Amino acid sequence: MDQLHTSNGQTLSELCEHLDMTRQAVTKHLVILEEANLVATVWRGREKLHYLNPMPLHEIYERWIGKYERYRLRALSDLKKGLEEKNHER
Amino acid sequence: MDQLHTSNGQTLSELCEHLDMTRQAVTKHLVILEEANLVATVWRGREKLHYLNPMPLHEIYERWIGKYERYRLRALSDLKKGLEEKNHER
DNA sequence: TTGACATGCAACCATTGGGTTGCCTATATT
DNA sequence: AATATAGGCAACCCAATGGTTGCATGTCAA
Repeated sequence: MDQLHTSNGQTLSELCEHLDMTRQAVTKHLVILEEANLVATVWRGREKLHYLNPMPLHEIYERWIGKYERYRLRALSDLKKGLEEKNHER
Repeated sequence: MDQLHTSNGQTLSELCEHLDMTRQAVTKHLVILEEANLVATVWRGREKLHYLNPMPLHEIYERWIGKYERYRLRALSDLKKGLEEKNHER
């Protein structure tokens, strides 16, 4: 993903040049990313172009970050409230 | 994490009650989460209380979401620009 | 002080993950 | 038509993951 992020629409062998694994290993990654809908592909002749699919990251965000991020903010405001109460006690 | 999210500060055995694995399995998860600084623990007598540490999720966000989220927004604005240009050609 | 409870530690096991090699097919190039 | 290039498919390998069981230790309660 990082590799595609620096230059989108790369071909399989192009990607391989910058990655320290076999072509097949890279293929495996790409297959998974395709299945996860994070990468879309287009055939151009014998070449397969790979594009980052920018949309579905939002779901990941919602599942893993948003929920806890909201919690984080709540924790902060709780802390603030706590400090304020302590303050008022004096 | 989800379990702690519903009720923070639970003890190991409390967590086990809601999770379908051995106590040791749960322990392993917790050890990893502690090492990753996602969970903080406090000993109270023979009990070990577990608290979600809300802070470091931001790093995960930056690494995995923020970067691509910005990309996502750029992709959208590129699309918009492309449409506008097509429009002007007419 | 003895027994029950909460947790830790270590060895073990099966499955998965991430990689490799070898061979095959389809498209370009000459 | 022959060869080189881009990619796919399948079998295999090893280490890491995610669980288990068994036993040891520390703390509370009677």
